[in-house]
Amino acid sequence: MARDEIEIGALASLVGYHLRRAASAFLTDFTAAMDGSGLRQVTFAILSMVAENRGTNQGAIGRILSIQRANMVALIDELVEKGLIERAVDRTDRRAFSLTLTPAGEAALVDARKRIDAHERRMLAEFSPKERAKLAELLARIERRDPIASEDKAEG
Amino acid sequence: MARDEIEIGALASLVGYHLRRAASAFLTDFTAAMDGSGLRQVTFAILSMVAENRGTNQGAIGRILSIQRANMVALIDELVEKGLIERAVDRTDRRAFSLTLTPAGEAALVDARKRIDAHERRMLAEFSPKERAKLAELLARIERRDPIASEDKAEG
DNA sequence: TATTGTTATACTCTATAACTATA
DNA sequence: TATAGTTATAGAGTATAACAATA
Repeated sequence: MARDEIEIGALASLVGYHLRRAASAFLTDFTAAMDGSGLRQVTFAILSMVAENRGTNQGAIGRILSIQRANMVALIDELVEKGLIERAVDRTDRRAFSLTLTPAGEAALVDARKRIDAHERRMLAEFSPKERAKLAELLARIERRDPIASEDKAEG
Repeated sequence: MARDEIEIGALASLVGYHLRRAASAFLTDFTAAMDGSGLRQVTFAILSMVAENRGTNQGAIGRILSIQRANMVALIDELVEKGLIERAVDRTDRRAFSLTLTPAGEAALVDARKRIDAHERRMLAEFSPKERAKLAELLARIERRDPIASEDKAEG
């Protein structure tokens, strides 16, 4: 093994770099924690959203989670095929599907929450409750920022 | 537009969810900020590493940035083809390539840093210097955590 | 025997354009 | 005319296995 005593240097001062690395570390551990459950980050998020917003359609969920309509199709298909959610034609809008959890979906969600709580506890083991709350708050503020696209995307 | 008054509910309490969203927001704005520069998050990171660790090989850089050896090949090719870095057979290890920045690479890095500094200022506009430092510190601590894989991956 | 760089490959994720059926 | 869902597709990003040259 050659000497790996290289420094990240300037990258260390970039919040974006650390965000990328931290999110990647979380994804890796999340995936390991969910092994055998049949759920991933995205599908868990969708399942969780359906559970708390019974009857909403996939478009609305995709909008909240920033998932393209086109990409939602396969994701919902996946959850339906696993028997975790059900599609039913919406009563007030026959273009849309009303989504609800099946009993198996409820059970899967309970199991997933247990796994994920353990995963978060593991990743944040050295964080005080105060630090954890602070981190969540700072991150939530970043999410709300508009990207450059909304400012000057008119040219080009 | 159907009513989108749905809540993220339980997801709101998950640091992993916010990390994912925040990293995604940063990526979007980063990409827009680098438009026309020919650099992306990964290639900028590599360029930055080469600049601060002249002569190191691609394996060492990949190890630090968590990029697979196999995937480094195309990335280095890309930077070489753009004339930003140069490969030279390592004097002490003829298997390896010693990487250095070209003058064009130096210039590209200066330009990139300007764009990225503006990007970070924009994304963290409402953050005090103290908050920004706190965020970077908390994220850096997450990066250092070992994934579940290192604990109990022995069983199938 | 281990490591550097390489090729080939495959799977996931994300983004866009165009279609249909409803509204 | 706009929206919900769909299909097809393409580009990133990421992961593994196997090989040649060198250590």
